[in-house]
Amino acid sequence: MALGKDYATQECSIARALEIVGERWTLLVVRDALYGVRRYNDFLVHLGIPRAVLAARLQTLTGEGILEKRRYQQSPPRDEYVPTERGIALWPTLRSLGLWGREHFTETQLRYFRHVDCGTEIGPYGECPACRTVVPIEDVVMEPGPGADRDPADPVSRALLRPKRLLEPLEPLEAEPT
Amino acid sequence: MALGKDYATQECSIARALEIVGERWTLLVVRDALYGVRRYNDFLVHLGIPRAVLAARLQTLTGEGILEKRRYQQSPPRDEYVPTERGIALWPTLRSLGLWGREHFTETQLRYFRHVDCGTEIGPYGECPACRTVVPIEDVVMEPGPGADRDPADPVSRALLRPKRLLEPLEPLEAEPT
DNA sequence: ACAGGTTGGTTCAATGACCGAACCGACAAT
DNA sequence: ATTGTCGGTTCGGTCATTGAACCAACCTGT
Repeated sequence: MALGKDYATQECSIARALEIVGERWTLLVVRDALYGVRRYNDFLVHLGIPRAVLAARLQTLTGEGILEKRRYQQSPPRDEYVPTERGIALWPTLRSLGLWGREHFTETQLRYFRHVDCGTEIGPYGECPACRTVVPIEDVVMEPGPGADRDPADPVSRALLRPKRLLEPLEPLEAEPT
Repeated sequence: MALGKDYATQECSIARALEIVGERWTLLVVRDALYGVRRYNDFLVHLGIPRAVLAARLQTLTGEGILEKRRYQQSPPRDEYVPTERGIALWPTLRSLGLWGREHFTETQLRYFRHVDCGTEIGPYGECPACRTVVPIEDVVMEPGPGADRDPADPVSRALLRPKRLLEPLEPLEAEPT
C-alpha cells in the first residue's frame, strides 16, 4: 500500500491483506467488480478515479489474482475485468465494511441487499434471517434504498439503479433516450 | 482519505467507511486497539509507524468517535486510547479481512481466535461452531499459531504472545529479565 | 478516403501524503 | 544538575496521487 509498500514489521494476516487491497481506490474497484462493472471505461466514469490510478490498480489486482483480464471481443480488441474466486472472497469484508459505514456514518439507507429466493434483507453476518442460511453472493440482489440518488449523472450509476444480482455483468448499458 | 480526502462521487456506505478508515495505517491502529494496545508508545513500537502519522491517526480516530482518549494518571499526565463501541463494531470487518489475508496470502496460521467458553476456533462468520452462537469480541481469546515468531523484537509483540482476551488492556508490560 | 468518435491506455508536472530524524516540553528519578 | 521517559511537533526529502494532455488502434459515417 503505497510508500513503504509493506507493513514490514507486521506479522499479521490483516496487515498482509492491507498491503494488497489497502491502497486508495483498490477496494472500491473490487466493490464495483462485484457489483457487475467489467470494463475500464465503466470503472472510470463510475468511480471518478484518475485514469493512471485505475490502470495501476487493475494491474495489481489482476497480478494478485483478484480480478482476471479477459478478452471478450477480438476486433477491436477489448478486455473485461472479472472477479476471480479470490476477489469474490472479499465480499464478506466489503459487506461488513459497508454495514459499519451505514450504521455509523449514514442517515438513510442507500442500497438494500436481499436474498433472491425470498426477498428478505441480508443480515449482519451475510445470512438470510428467514431461510437461516448463508447467502452466496450470486444469490444477493442489490436494489436502491430510500437514500439513493434517483437521477445520477453517469450511466453506470443509472444502470445500477435497477435491481440486479451481484456478479451479474452490467453489460448491455443501452443508450438512453434523451 | 488522503489527497482528494473524499470519494466525492461515491454514494455508498463502503466509500463512506473508507474515507474514515481507509488511510494507510488506520485499520492497523484499530486492530491494535482491539488487541489491547492502549498507549502511544506501544502503538509506536508495535506498528513501526512514523510518530507524526500515528499522532494524526489517533486524532482522527478519536475525532470520529472510534477511539476515546482517556487520562489514566495525572502526574505526569498520561492518556490512553480506548476503542469505543464504534471502534469495536469494526471487529467483524477486521476479522474477515484477516481471514481473507490468511486464506489467500499466508502459508501458516499466525494466530488463533478461540471462543473463551469452549476453546473452539471462531468460524468464518464470527460464530462458535460448537456453541452455535455469535461470539462477542470480549469472549474471543487470541493466541499465537504455528507461524508466529516466537521471539519478536519489541515488547508489545512479546506481550501479545501469551493468550489473552481481545479488548483486555495489555497493561503491566513488565520489564524483562535480560 | 477521410473526419471524428470510442476504448484503453501512457506520460507529465504539480500537489499532497508519508517517511525518518531531530527537536521539544513536562515530569520523574538520581 | 543531569539523565531518562513519554507524548508529542517540526522539517526536509521522497514517493504516491491527481488531472490534463497525449496517443494508438479500431470503428462508423459520409
